[in-house]
Amino acid sequence: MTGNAAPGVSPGVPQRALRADAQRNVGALLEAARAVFATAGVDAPAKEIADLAGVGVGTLYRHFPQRSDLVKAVFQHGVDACADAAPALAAANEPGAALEQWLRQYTVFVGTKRGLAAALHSGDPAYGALPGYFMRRLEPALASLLDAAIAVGEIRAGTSARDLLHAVANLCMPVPDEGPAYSQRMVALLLDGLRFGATSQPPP
Amino acid sequence: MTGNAAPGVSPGVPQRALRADAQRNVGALLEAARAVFATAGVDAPAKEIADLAGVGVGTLYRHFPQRSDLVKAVFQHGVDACADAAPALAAANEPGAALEQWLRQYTVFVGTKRGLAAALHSGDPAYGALPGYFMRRLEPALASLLDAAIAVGEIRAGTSARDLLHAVANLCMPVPDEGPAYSQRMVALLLDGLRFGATSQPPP
DNA sequence: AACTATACGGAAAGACTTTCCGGTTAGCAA
DNA sequence: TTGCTAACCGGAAAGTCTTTCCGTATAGTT
Repeated sequence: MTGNAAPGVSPGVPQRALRADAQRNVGALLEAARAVFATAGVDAPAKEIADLAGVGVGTLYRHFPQRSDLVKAVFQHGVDACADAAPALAAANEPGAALEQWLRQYTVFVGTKRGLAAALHSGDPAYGALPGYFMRRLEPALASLLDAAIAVGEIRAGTSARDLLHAVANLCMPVPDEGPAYSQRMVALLLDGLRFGATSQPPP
Repeated sequence: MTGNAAPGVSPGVPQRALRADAQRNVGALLEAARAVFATAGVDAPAKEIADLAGVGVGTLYRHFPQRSDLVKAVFQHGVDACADAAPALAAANEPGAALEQWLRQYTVFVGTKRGLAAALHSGDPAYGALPGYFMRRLEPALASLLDAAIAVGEIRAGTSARDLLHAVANLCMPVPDEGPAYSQRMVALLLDGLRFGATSQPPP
């Protein structure tokens, strides 16, 4: 074997830094894919994404050899953004408000992924690792906000971060003929249910 | 409009009886699709299904104008079979055994639908009505078995049929590199948890 | 037995993904 | 700055799958 000594990078990452134009194109492709997936779903034609990014399909397929690679990259990007937002929100807000804002952002994220959640559970091995990544990154992020809000008494204890992530994701999924506003309303409802002093009467 | 007075049939059902050969072909197609979906997933090529059924693709597309129509038909067939099996099982077995056998059959059904659950939640309006159909048929069927088993004291109360349907479906979904046996084991575990005095004796 | 509405099969058209390759360019060295 | 070359780019072409179309065959009727 050739002695290609690379620093400790994750598998799949090229050993050599990308050329500047290639870096630009990868960024443009990710951004374009995010936009197209959000409006046209994850099954949108590759050409549409390439056009929006201002590159040819050849370029798209060089950086993301399979459609699923692009989908994965966009998904991980979104998960990372959500996870990384938690500390900043916690630093800038009261615990309750931080939690609320984070959930709002998370709801938007999930909402832009119609059809992606389906792909995740499709059994396609290409997506096998994503649910794990999702939980690994998001659960600690939400848990920190949740614990803080519980600690100051704004939110009642007894609901795990994991359950809440799932609940919100499911809440945002099914209903046809409903826009993102619906999801936000339902999630707000759920959050109210977590508060102390919620105004609605609990079921018997 | 032409006065095409048909008896009260559901929309989409042809008013006139199919010719005998056409009826045979529809049956063969449904059976072939069931088999192919179970082994190759719902994204298997239409030609594969047509070949197995011994017909041309033209025939397939005449009876099921879109791929999704075939998927829907197979799914509803399976749901119906599950739902209709409940009374017979209840009549021929002790309540606890009937519940156990029904859950086993349901587990197999869910297991043959890898990728279909994904399609259901894909946001594709073609499948919009299916989750509702699923619950409408299966919840009463399971509820009757569950209630009977609770009534004779074999199963503890406190778990709804709806929750159990969801739980089993989720249990059977994710894990890669695991066969149907895994699902059966997990579901058996879940069922043991519902029993009074669970003994953890492995099933035959 | 003849007739006709209905159904059949498979070729062809369309759409999308993925591969390939000749031309172009960023980054480096002198 | 100039020249060199590895890396990159774009789009045409190939491969795959869905869906349409139409000439031929047949079930059911008179």
